[in-house]
Amino acid sequence: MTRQEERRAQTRAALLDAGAALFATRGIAGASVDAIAEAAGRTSGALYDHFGSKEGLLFALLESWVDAATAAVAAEQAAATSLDEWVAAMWRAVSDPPDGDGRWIALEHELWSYANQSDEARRYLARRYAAAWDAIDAVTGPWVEHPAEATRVGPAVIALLFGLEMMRRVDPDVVTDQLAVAALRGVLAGTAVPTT
Amino acid sequence: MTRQEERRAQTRAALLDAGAALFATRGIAGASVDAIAEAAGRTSGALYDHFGSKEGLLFALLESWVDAATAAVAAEQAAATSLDEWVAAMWRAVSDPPDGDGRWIALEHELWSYANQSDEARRYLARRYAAAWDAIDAVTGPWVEHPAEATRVGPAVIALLFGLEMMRRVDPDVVTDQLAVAALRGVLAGTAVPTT
DNA sequence: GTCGTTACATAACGAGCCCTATGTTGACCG
DNA sequence: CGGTCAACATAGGGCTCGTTATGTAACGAC
Repeated sequence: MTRQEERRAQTRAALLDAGAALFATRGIAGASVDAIAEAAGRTSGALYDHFGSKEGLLFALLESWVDAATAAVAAEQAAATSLDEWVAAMWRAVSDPPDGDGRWIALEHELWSYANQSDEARRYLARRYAAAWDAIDAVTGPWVEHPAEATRVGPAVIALLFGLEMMRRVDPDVVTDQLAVAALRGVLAGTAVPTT
Repeated sequence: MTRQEERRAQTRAALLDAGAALFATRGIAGASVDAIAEAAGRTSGALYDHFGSKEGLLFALLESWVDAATAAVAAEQAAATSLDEWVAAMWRAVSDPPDGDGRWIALEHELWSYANQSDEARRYLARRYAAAWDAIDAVTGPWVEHPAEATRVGPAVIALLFGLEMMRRVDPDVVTDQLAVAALRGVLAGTAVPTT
């Protein structure tokens, strides 16, 4: 990789990271192009050369996250040796993400709200979630048996994880780890049957 | 009530309704004061005379919703005669709200995102959710026994309802009524014990 | 070494935004 | 029925934003 290509790649990564941070903290509409560029140590000219528009940066951000999200789920699979352990690990990954602060949940909601106004964004999100649902289904395969297609485990588990994190943001004390784990186990029991 | 007071009340209600609709469809940042006033059949001058600022309208909106949300939960209590019926009714109330379109869920998420940037908005939301949690706890009282304080039913049920609605927005086909009811029953079973 | 090209930086424009200051019309009160 | 005030409407300022057009310095192939 030549020095020009290397610098370009660094700039792109910095812009994506700054975009994620500012979209999460100030909202997609509230984060200005100039502020994002400045946070990345560049100017708006660089952003437009890389992504063409503010929405272009947003879509690039969605693409770059596909791997990160499903990879996080797969990583927990290797570590956990029982369903209870896996449930606890999944909740830890959501409530206390390795990302540092909990900015990714805020960003996820920003994307969700934006998807309500843009069909293209909705399709991006749909692809991301479909992959995550499949990953959950695959990971829980060894422990539970999936009955009919109508009661998939993946969507239910991810729905509860997101909802619990929402409640925790509103009132951190009410969603204890104990509550989260109990609810997650309940959902699993409700949507699948344990394999002996 | 004099004719002046009556007109003022109508204007206030129209502005609140228009604000809710536009905040939900275009986002809080994306809905302009002029657009809200026009949708209400008034001008921005009326909005500033009533609420002082755009954020003032938002907070007034939050206040006016406290009763509506918890009232909806309470209304389902009277109709349902079994836990299963109640669960199905709750899901219907979320997935196919009497409001007509599903704009209120979008608005709820807009408020949530906004609360991430404003502590005052977060406190408003916290009060609203606390009331809703209590309502769920009270309504489920006849059917389940609440064990320790650490595993409250209310926050878990509302978390799942919101999460399921999010998933359904991304991909309407994946969250079937059957899946939603099964997951809700699972959460109830996981966080409480049935009486008798 | 030259020169086209790449990877940005700079400057500026036009649109849209929230808000304020002021005007206007009708309702209430004596 | 005249005066006062409430309930808006109108006009515009000041600012921010997304985007574009243009400049520039470093790079890389020959």
